[in-house]
Amino acid sequence: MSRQTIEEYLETIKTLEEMEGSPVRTSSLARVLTVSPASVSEMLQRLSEKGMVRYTPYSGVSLTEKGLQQVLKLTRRHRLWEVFLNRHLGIGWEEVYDEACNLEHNTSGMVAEKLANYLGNPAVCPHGSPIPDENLRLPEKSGTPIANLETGKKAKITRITNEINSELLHYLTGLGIVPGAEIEVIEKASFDGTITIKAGESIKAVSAEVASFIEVEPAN
Amino acid sequence: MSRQTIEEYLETIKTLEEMEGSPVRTSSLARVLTVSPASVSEMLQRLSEKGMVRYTPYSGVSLTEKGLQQVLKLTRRHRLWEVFLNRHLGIGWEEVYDEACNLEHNTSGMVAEKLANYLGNPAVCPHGSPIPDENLRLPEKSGTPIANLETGKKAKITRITNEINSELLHYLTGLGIVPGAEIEVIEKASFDGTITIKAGESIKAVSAEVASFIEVEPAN
DNA sequence: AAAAATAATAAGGAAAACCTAACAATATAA
DNA sequence: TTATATTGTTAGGTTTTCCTTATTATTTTT
Ligand SMILES: [Mn+2]
Ligand SMILES: [Mn+2]
Ligand SMILES: [Mn+2]
Ligand SMILES: [Mn+2]
Repeated sequence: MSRQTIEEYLETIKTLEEMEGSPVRTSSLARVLTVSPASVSEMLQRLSEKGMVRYTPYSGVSLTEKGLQQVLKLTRRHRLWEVFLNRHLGIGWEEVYDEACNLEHNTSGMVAEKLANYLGNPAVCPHGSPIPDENLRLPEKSGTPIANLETGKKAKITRITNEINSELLHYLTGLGIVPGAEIEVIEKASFDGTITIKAGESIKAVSAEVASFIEVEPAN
Repeated sequence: MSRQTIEEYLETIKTLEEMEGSPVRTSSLARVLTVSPASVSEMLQRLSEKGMVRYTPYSGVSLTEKGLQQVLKLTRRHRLWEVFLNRHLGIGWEEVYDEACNLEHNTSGMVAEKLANYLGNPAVCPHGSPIPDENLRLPEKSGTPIANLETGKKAKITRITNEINSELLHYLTGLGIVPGAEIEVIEKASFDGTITIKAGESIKAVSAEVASFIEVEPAN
């Protein structure tokens, strides 16, 4: 298995563990990687032999500590590049994910650390996701999904947890829902979870699905 | 043929056309790419079918206009990254080649142009090699190999044409022979072309082979 | 609890990019 | 100018990663 292929599989497993829970199913991986389920089965056996994942046939797959460390290394490089592309090159936060995804696999440890230093060791990427530190440690999770916020309470948006869907991010930008924005929940529809949000002067509603990607920290 | 593989072959053909003349021989490619001559033969046939090269069996290979444009695009990206790595991240000019070589293949046109703008549209890389402009045009060649410089004449080093060999570059750095340095040729041995150079206060000799990589522009 | 539907794996095969070994062409030397 | 050495290509294989088409396991429905 080539390094590139291993990295693609491990990253996707991590993303799906967070999105759909662990263990991750073969079919989910096949869908996201756009390969056949048969190919995934085959690859998971090999990744398992390499000690990167725990794989139980017909059940699913999860990362081992070794696999997780590998992914954290890539995540650090990915998010550092996002910061550079966004802050220094002026590429919109909606677009940086894909570009960083290409660069991360071809970045040496030396370049990664020099880049971190150049950027002032940022703690989060343009989407508000934490950047693993030099030793690949992450801070305690602090934000909460906006659905947990009480109506009438002010809060700050800290993170958008779907970084891949650039159309979603453009949509949110149009609503003023971006990391750092001060907002207030006006109403939560008990029927289907649609949330009405005041951002700046404008009041807009978002579906429960979109809301699930918005993390906030209540104002004190 | 994967994009990555095509790019490796085309770049190497271009480098060898400059170093050893055109057409490039199968054996040269095999040596530089560290694959067997048989593999090269096979690949050249495929590149030829794609219209990237002109290939005459038993004779050699050269780039078509299409292949050349592809290489110029990569060269632009490569050298822009070198400038960034050297000037902004502080990575030595001796080391930037390899790092840039990894990044260049995973850089979109958008990132390349934003990067060029961020860097102030530099004309040359840290080794003094010209950076193709946005339309992939290169300036007229202006420097001359140091062997062509008359004894006693002052000149400025404009370029080191071997960017890959980091040991060579470290050696030259130790001698003060770096792009931008003011130097003077003290003596040229007619026997084997060894050249004695004054750089700053120090006077050092370099072999004809090393000298062949040093380009200068005579002081006016 | 059996039948049907869904999901996952196994078997067998293809394409890309490499290899070695045999053969062919070209260059060099006798 | 023939013999020898070098260089290059072709033939036949291997490995990796993907595929399609069974077959098997699990889940859902009746
Ligand atoms: Mn990636
Ligand atoms: Mn991000
Ligand atoms: Mn390269
Ligand atoms: Mn350079």
